[in-house]
Amino acid sequence: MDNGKTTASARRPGGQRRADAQRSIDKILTAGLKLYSSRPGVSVAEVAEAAGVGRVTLYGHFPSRTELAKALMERTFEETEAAWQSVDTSGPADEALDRVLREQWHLMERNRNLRENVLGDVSPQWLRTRHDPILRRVEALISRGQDEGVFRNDLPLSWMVTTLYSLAHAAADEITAGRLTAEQAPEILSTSLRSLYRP
Amino acid sequence: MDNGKTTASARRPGGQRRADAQRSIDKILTAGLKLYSSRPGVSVAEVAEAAGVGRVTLYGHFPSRTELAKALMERTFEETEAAWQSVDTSGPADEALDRVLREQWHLMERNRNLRENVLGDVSPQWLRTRHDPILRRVEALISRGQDEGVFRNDLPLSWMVTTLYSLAHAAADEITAGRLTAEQAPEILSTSLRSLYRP
DNA sequence: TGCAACTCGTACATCAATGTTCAAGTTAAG
DNA sequence: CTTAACTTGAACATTGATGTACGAGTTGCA
Repeated sequence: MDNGKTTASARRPGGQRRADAQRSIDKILTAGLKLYSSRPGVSVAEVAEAAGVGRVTLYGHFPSRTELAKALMERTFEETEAAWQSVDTSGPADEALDRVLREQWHLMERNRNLRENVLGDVSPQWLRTRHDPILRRVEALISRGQDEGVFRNDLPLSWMVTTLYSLAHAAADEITAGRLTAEQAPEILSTSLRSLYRP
Repeated sequence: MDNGKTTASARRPGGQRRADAQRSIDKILTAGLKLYSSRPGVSVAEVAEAAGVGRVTLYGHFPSRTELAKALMERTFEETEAAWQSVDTSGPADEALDRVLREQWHLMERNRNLRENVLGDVSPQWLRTRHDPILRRVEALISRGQDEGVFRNDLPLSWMVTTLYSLAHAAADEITAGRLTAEQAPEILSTSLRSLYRP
């Protein structure tokens, strides 16, 4: 986030940003996150308008559409990191996974959309290197469950991770389509995954 | 397909197209289908080039990007219709569904991508009215399985349909990513859905 | 208070895609 | 063989998005 490559403005001597600049950046990232994770084909102008900021101001902080996209992904990774650390992953893996799921499935789904919608703006490699650590945490948890004997062992680990994201995505879509309520969704998702993961 | 609204060229008296015109249309639809179902943001020029046809020729048959997209969807619906009729859906619903799945999951997945990638070109209503009949067939089969007692009854029917498409999509992605082979995929998909649907 | 950082609107150059027009050539079909 | 359908490239108008330049105003901070 503070790597200096994502901002084009002059910046004051100490390398510090002025308070109003930081506020602008925050507004841009917040609005951008909402837009980018809701639909594809978002324009820089739209993000600026949604953030209540001039288009030029945006370009002052993010020199290109690509840099904006990267910054959005970075922020998401930070949020995911924070969310992960707020969940208790001790105890039996199946119960731990259930807790993670109920806490984070919104976030998982948003990240997935975001990832898809910036696919044309940043290189797959960049995306992969940054996204892998997140996947690996879920992977490790499932793997632990297999060792403990609470999860099945006859399906590839990567496939189990994929189904988790895939069904979380599907659940979110069903809410959008009005075929599930926000209360039903986590229950149904949890039930489905339990059936799918049971040995 | 022959509704006359999708072509702008003069057309001869009998309402018939000349053989070379029909050939062009076929090439365009074939190439368009391949492109549109492989990635988003396809341009008309790309389709024309991939079809080995002049851009003007394409516009002669499909007056706008939207009409082209509609025609692509129409063709897919026809193909799906044909594929469905080639599968034996008699007998126990779970076995029937398994046959359908193994025969059609490629097609399901392609349709899903296509649908997603034309979402900006045609209205959701149009898409919905045309796509619903297809979903309804799968729905009916699953519903029959519930009546027969071979499928679980504690999850919404719409959710079960969604998971089917969702996992078919995921399986195709895993092949693309190189984490599954084309031979493994149907097996794993089938196994997963059996676990998910079992009462 | 004063200065540098910051914001903003307007304007401009560039680029890529869409859709149209035209004139000349090619081909199917009666 | 003759005609009308069809194809084609080149050229053009339009639109929307990206990114830059400028000049005037605002605001944080020392």
